[in-house]
Amino acid sequence: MAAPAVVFVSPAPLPRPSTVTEHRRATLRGLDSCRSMPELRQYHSRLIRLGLSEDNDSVGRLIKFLALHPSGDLPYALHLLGLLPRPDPFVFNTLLCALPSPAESLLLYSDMLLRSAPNSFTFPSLLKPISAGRDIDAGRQVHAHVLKLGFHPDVFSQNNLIRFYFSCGLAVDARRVFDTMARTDVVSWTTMISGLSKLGSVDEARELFDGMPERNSVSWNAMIAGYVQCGRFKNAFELFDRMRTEGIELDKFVAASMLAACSRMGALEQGEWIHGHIERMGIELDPKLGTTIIDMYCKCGCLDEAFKVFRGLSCRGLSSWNCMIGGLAMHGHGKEAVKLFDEMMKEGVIPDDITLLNVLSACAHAGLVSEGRRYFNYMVGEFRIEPKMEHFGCMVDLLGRAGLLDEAKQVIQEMPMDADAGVLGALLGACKIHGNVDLGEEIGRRVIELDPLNSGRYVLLANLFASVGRWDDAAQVRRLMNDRGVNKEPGCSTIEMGGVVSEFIAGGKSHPQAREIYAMVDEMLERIKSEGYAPDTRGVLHDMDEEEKENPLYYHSEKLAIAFGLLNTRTGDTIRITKNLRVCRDCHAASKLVSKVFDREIIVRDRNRFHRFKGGECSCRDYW
DNA sequence: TTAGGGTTAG
Repeated sequence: MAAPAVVFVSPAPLPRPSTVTEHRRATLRGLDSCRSMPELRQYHSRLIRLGLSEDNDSVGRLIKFLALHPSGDLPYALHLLGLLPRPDPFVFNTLLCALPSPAESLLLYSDMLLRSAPNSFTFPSLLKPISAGRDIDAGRQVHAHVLKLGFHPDVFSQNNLIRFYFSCGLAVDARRVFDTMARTDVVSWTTMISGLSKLGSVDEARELFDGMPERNSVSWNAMIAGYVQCGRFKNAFELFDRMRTEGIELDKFVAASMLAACSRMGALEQGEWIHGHIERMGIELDPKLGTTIIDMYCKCGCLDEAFKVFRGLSCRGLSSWNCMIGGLAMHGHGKEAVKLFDEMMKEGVIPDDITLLNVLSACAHAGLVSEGRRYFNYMVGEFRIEPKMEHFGCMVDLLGRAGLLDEAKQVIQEMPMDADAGVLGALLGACKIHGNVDLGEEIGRRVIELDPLNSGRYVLLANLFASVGRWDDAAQVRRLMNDRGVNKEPGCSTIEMGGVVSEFIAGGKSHPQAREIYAMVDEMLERIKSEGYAPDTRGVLHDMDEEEKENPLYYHSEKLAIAFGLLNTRTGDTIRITKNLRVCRDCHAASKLVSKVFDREIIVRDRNRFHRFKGGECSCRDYW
């Protein structure tokens, strides 16, 4: 128990009884707006002098501050509770939701049953830490008490039970609570929608959404965010349009959800529109919303705009810095990312593990090997951040990409935990880049066993064999993949034009302009041949199945998207493409030449990073 | 007192 944090300011005489009530009122008002511990101590001493140490209203307010304020003192709050002869439910409820663990909350609740009595605020408070701690047993006990003590008609308690069951992944139990409620409100429905979406049952969520008796912007956003979280952007956009048709005002939460959709899709025009709308409506940019906008611009390839928003934010969160550093990393601007990190440190912002991950990633993408090593060492030595799996993965990528395969391997051997498929995958990728088939084979087989459902792992190993003409081994890996029922993820590129996102699958012909697009690809290839283009088939398997034989290199999805872009934009316009896989060598070489021959800037976001093709060069300087 | 938004290596 912490020492009583009481400061006796001055031994003032006790006021006359007639004025105690006034003093009490003034003190209660003051406590409600109390902002710091020193201020609280002043009020506490005044309460003692007024003889109010056992007054629930007064001490309850002290406890509320001590329990909930960031600079509070929870042990002391509990101490004060112990001193109250007849604590009321309010005091208990305040502490119930502030305790850090379900076990402690439950213990306090049993104390409450002896010294006070639950009211309708008790169960929501109690379920908060239990949901956060995902303690199924504790939650079920509370559920039993809700029923036993007759609180089942209370909507707040029931809504919190729904939330509790979802937080533990128990959708059936959540649904049972919802279905048996005597009365539901918009929060009950929205909690169901949000909970179902988070567990992946977004269609069931939609059924509920369509059947809701009333909706508010929170409900709309829960459904829209549900679609965004599971990658169903088209549904998200459709619902967003419907929401606007129905005259529901776009608030900052819906804006943030839609911006996240734009980020994931690379839909710059839509993202710009929402950003403009936020400004037009005068919606305040809090650090979260600001970060979402920065992320949208970074992921849509507009670093300058991202920086403008970043610099303009009156209040930056750590995430804003992380996001901007990560954005620079993704675009291969390693030195700028490191510079921004230094600026952040100068401003006294304490980095976290994500900051360091982004800094290391920036070094990896830009080939800044010694800087990367230095920051990795700083991480432990200076910042006291324990490196996680991801940081080791990043180091392996940094070293491996630079050709330091032995050192990368050493990092894996010396890691305090067993390397996962991601870390080994980084080394496998490096083996592919540097043509180290022996090490690649050893690592590749381990990666496949660790991550047997990921088609990319098989393809990488098979391509590694194919690149040195080991066709039988390549075919064997490919067969293994097929035997296990793993399908290769088809290459897919999207391009946004006039707010409409068009999608191209490698070799696909379903687009209405397909004929023109294919003709344009042929023209493109013909024209770049004169600049020295020769198809690079090193990345192509020769044991492809029938479907893929029809989809050769020439019609990879990004080539189709570029052709579509050339056909449908004006001379000089930048063509922006988002791809689901990594750009292959051949498309990379072709894109560089197309940017030169057609005098176009082409920005491609692939699975890992951005490539900005201009004048025959790529921003990655072929280091990717 | 309950429901909605942000950053994360390859």
